[in-house]
Amino acid sequence: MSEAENRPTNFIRQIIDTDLSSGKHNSVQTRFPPEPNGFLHIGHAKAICLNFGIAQDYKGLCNLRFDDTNPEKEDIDYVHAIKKDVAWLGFEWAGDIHYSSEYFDKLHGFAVELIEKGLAYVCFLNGEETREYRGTLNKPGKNSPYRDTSVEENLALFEKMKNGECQEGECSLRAKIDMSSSFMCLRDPIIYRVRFAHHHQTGDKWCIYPMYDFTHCLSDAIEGITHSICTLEFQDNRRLYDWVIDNVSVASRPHQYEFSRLNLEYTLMSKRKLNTLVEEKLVDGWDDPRMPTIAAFRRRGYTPASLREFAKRIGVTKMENTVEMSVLEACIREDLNDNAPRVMAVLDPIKLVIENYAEGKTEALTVKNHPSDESQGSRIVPFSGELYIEAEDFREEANKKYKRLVIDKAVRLRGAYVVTATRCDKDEEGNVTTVYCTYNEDTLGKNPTDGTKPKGVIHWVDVQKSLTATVRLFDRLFTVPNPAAETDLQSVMNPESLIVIEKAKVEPSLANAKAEQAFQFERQGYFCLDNDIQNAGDLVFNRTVGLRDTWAKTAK
RNA sequence: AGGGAUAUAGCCAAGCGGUAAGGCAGCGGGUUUUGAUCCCGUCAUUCAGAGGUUCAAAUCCUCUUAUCCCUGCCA
Repeated sequence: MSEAENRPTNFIRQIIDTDLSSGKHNSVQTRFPPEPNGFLHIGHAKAICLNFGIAQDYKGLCNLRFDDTNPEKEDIDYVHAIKKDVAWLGFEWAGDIHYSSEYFDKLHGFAVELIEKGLAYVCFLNGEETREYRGTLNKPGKNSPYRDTSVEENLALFEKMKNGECQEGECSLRAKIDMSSSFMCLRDPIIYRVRFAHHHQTGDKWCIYPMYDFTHCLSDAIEGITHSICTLEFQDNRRLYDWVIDNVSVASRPHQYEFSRLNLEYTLMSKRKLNTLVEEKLVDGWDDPRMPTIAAFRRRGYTPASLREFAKRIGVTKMENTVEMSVLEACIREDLNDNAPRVMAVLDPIKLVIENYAEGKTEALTVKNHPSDESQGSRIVPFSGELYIEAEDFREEANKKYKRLVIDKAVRLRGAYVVTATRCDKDEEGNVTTVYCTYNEDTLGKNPTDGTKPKGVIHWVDVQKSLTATVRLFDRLFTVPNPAAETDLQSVMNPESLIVIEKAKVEPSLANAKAEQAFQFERQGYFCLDNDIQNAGDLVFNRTVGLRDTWAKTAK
C-alpha cells in the first residue's frame, strides 16, 4: 500500500483536497491552540494528530499557539507541560511557539478599527444587566443604552479602559451586531473586558484582555492559518468568527471547521472536571496514571505511536461518539506485543522447592526476550532449587481446564524445566506457602522423552537472586461508563482503581530498567518503570495494560 | 421568534445514484514453552421512521422522530 493510500480520510481532508484542487489555497496551514489552564488529555491528542497530521501529509505547517487571553485561569507551568506533551507525541510545530498574547497590540488596533467603523462600543451595563438585555433563546434581546455612543466618545472611553481608569466589571467593549439574532453569540458580544491581572507572557502591560471570539479568528488570520479546526460546540461561534474577519482589515481569510470531540467510556474528558479531581486530591496529580491526560498515559507506559494509532482508528466526524476503552487497549497491546521485551515477575509469590535439585546448585539460563522476534535477543535468568511462583498458579486439586500446577501433575516452568508437584505447606489460615516438586532434568529446551507434554506453562523467579519491587495495578477510575453525567463524582469512583503490590518479586535483569521503558511481565501484562521514583534504585512498576485474558472470561 | 448540528452493527467508521469497506468487541476452530501472539472462519438482504423521484436510493426530494450544542465580562 502506498503512503497516500494509507492516510486517513475524513471530511476535513476532503475539504482540503477540494480547496487545493480548486486553487483556493496552494498550501495548508493549521494550528493547535490550547489554553494553558490544565494538562492536555487524550481528546487533545485527537486534535493534535488531526492538525499536525494534516500538516505532515499535505506538506504544510502546523503552529502551536497558546490561547492565553484569560490570565486569571492560566499558568506558565501548563505551558511547559503542554509543549512537552505535543513534542512527546512526535510532532513538530512550525517555527517558534506562538501566543495569542503576542498579538495583543494588533488586536487592540483591530478593536479601535471596529470602533472607528461604528461597529463596536463601550458598554456600561453590569454583568446582570448585560444578561437581561441579551434576551433568551426564544426572546430577542434589547439594545444597550450605550449602543449609540459616538465614535469619538467610544474611542476615548476605550482608551480609558486601556489606561486602567475603569474598574473590572464596570464596562466592556462590545461588537455592534444584532441583538435579535438567533445566534446568541451575535447579540453584541463582549470583545474586551477589564482585568487587573498579571499575565504569564505580557506581565502587567495590559489591564484589558480580548475575549476568545475576537482573539482566535484574528490570531488565525495573522498567522495565515487556512483551515482552523475546532470542536462542535463552536459551530454557532463560526458566525462571529466570520463577522470579525469580515469587518476588520486583516490580509488572510481563514475558515473554521468543526469536528466532534472524543468521549471515552469510564473517563472524564473536560479539563474543568479533571482539574477538580486534582484539586480535591481524588487522584495524585494531573499525571496520575489513572487520568486520561497525555502525561498520565506516558507515565503509565503508553507509547506515542499507540496514541497516534488510536487517533487514526477512531476517525474524525461530526457525530457525537463514545469510544470503548477496548479500542485504546488494542492499540497499546499491538505496539507492546511487538516491541516490549518479555521478562518474569511474580506479583503474589509462594515458594516452590524442587526437592531433587542438587543442594546449593544454581544455573544461569538463557531465555529469549521475545517469542518470535529473534532480533530482540536473550538474557540470563538465574535458576535454583528455590523459586517463587504465583499463588494462583497452584492448586492442590483442579479439573482438566486448569492448566497450571497441581499435585501429581506436571507443568513447564517458562524457559526452564518441567516440574511435578508433590505436596505443599500451608499457614494457619490455610493459605499455601510452599509447594514441593520434583523436576525432570532432561526437559531444558525440550519435551519429556516419555512423550508426555505438560499442558501448562507458568512463570517464576529465583528466590535468592530475585529483586523486590512495587507494582501498581490500575483500573478504570469510575464505575459508570459516563461519569460526566454524574452530579457527585466521588460516589462513582472505582475503589479498586489503584492496587499497590508492595512485595512483588522480579527477575534481576529488571535492575537496569529505565523510566517509562516497557516490559511484558509474562502471562500478566505490560508494565513500565514509573517516571517519578522517589529514591534512586527503587523499583516501581506501573501496569500499562493487562494481556488479553480469555481464561478469566471463561472462568467466570 | 428560536437557532445550529447529527442519525450506517454492541462501540467507532467508510460510503458521495450502480446493489453495505475496515477496526474494536463478540462467537467458533487451528498453532503455540505466555490461557498472550499468530492464523482461519463467522458477525447489517439493510442505513432513525414514513412517503416520493428513478431502470436503480444509505446516497436526491418531502414530512416526522431522536439526540447533542447555544442565553460566561470562560475557551
